[in-house]
Amino acid sequence: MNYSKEIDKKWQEKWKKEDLYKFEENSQKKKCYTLEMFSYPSGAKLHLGHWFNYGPSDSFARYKRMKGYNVFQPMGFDAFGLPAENYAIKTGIHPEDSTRKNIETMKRQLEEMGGSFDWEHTVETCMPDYYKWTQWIFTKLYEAGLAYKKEAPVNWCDSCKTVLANEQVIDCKCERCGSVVQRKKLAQWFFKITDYAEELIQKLDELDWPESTKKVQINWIGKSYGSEIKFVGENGNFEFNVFTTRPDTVNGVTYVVIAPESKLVQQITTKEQKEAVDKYIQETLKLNEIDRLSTEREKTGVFTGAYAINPINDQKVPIWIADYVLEDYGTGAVMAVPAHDERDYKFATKYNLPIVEVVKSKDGKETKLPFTEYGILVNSGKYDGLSSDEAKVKITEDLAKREKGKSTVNYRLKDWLISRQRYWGAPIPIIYCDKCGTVAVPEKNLPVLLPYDVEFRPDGVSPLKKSKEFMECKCPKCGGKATREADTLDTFVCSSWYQFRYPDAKNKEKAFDKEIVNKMLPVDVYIGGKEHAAMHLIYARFMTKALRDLGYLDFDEPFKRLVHQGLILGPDGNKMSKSKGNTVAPEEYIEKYGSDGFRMYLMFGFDYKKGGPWDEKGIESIAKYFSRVEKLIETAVEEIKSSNSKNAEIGAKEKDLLRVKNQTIKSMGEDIEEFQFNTAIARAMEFLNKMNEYVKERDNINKEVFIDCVETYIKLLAPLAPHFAEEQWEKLGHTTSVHKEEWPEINEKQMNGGFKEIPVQVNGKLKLCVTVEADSTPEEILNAIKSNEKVQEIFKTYNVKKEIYVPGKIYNLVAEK
RNA sequence: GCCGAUGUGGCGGAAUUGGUAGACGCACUGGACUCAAAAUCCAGCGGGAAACCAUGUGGGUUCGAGUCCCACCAUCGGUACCA
Repeated sequence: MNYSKEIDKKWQEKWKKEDLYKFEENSQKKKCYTLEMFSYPSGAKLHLGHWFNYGPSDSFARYKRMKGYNVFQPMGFDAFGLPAENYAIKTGIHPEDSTRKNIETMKRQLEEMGGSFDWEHTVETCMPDYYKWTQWIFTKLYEAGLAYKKEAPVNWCDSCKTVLANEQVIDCKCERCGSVVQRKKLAQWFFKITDYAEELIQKLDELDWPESTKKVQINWIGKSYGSEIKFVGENGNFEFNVFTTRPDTVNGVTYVVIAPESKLVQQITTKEQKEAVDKYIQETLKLNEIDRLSTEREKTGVFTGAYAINPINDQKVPIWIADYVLEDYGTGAVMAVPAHDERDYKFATKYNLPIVEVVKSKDGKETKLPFTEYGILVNSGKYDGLSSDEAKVKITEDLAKREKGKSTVNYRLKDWLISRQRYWGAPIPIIYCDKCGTVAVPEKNLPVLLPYDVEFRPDGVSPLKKSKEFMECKCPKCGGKATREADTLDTFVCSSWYQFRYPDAKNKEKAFDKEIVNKMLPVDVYIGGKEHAAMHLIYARFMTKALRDLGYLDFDEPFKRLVHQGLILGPDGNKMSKSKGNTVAPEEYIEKYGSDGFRMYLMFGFDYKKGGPWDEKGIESIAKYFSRVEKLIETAVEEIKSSNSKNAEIGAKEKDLLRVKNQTIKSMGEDIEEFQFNTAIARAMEFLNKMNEYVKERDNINKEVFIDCVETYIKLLAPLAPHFAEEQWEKLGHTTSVHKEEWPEINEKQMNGGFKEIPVQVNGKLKLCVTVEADSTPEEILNAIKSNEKVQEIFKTYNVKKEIYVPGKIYNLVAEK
């Protein structure tokens, strides 16, 4: 193989000089905005995962360019976040310094990859010229009532005096010091994403996204229809609502359960029960949500000593607390119907609570409790005999008349908590003034700069709070003394709108120009991992809708088409991580096989959408393949140079070759369009094998057909191996870039020439194949099959009962011996 | 736990979406070239002597199932402060 790293360098320099990948702003061509999820500069270098994400998707962008699109493919960095801060705490290196350095390295490596990115349009979320506008968006959402403050629990490590990310909590313990983590409430900022819950579900219909991702989002939002029912304390001194999807079973309620952290608990708990309740609450604070909601874990609870009245039958029912009820889902309280709910049944059995059956099976059969299906009501007074569906409506109606209930829609989706008690993020642009209250920082005072000299080591206080110079400020309204919000924004806020900034990345006056964003968005193809299915991809959709409603853009959805690349695991089949010691460094492969060799192997050796464990065994195959292509080019160059015009006829061999050529153009195009790079390369290899077979008898080839096939071949290879193809293109005598060429056209007539095989089966089992001319009619094919000697033999040896002929595809006989 | 995927030769992976299972490669075996080796080229390559048996396991639908249905098993991703 002659191809090497030096060839990469040669072409990278040339491309840069010629500005080959600059987006043409005023082009008449149709735009294609292809976007890869930007990277987080946590490590010092590009890792294998970056290569797997960005290499193949760059090939996709290159393909689109050859197909005549004005491709916009920018790249940037999601630069704020926890890992840089943790690294800083550990090493003392300031997050800004480490991040800046990492970005520089990664940028250089992305160029070495041959990524056709337009670096004129880039974003770095940690730069003031970017986060100024993140902050501005926050203030606009705040002014529109979409940002608000309320109390919410955080993971608190009392020995480190710091808030922990879920990731830092291992087995309910602090990852650093091992002490038990408690849930502690803090006042925090939220975005009202729940306002958009309905649209976030509805608009999924219009998107070209994987169905599985749509499902994840639908379930994440978790819409359910049901009723809210009001329970009043037995003395009328308190009341609360429960949410239920089964109002038909309300006559079977034998107790109610409220979330342990609910404020109501303190109010209603009796003296006798106080000690037990408090102890239970303390235990609950140690648990995370996954444990609390697990149906595997045995349910626990404590009686509060208080009672409430069931509004449907005025019965007195005990009020319990249990950790499986969450304060922020539904109303934070549930009615328990042990006869018709698994969990309630187990709970009631454990604590000896009564079980009252109120729904029987429709077919009158004896029902085994708990009976969770719909049926016919019993033991329900005037509702007896109604079906569950009828009863749901009737009971809710009756309760509504007495203002004891209403039908509602409940969403599992919670508002988006955007406050972080951390240093390395965009400061929340809010000022607290004794006189004017909470004030958003006006645009002219933005950005609120993140100060460099701050003590970010954890000691119980938000890092920014420790910077006097940051905290003290003037109220923009009254000019009086005021203080700043010390929390920073969740990095997901920064990444929820970057797709709008890219096309107008240098705008100093605005976050983005409305006309430009309307022209360039939505993103035509968005590429990234499916781990973002629920969070980032919902946040970005929410942000689009919020900005639309505020008048800053005119479309509903940010990403028209979505493709998930798979994950490359370590050679041991586990997720790559430094701690597991199973990481694979791309450098040595690039050194040996060149950027294209590595990129091609990533595309050929794995299913792009699936990923899989790293295995270097196959990488040699690409080097061998490149050698074979180089050999073919040598042959072609010799042919071009030689003056003798050989066979000019187009015979059967030429027809066969041209058929393969056109089929290859077609299937490679379709495969790249679908991100099936492995099969695209397989098709390319087949075409190469075919050409090699053709030129075996050098004296007997049609020069024109052969050269045409070779030139086509290099064009087909150009998006997949950009440096390598450019080099071969030059060898063929071209002085302009192959990346300026168009994707070859398909000649339908040439493609459908030749022969094909029709399988003949008996009882679905293959017996033989009959070769027919590909362009004959289905009837002609059937005749050819039936007149085949071996097929006639089958008719003789078997008792044929039925013939099944799928025109042009298969011929099957149902038969006995 | 819940939600979403995935499971095909020794390995990576194909399969026109219900129609020839194993494309294209890797590894391996044999041959050619060579003093020899490497490289390269040629041939073979799921199991079985064959009938046949084979797409995680067990059922089902169908003329026909890797593909559709039901029940299980295993692995992976997400689970709201990793991004």
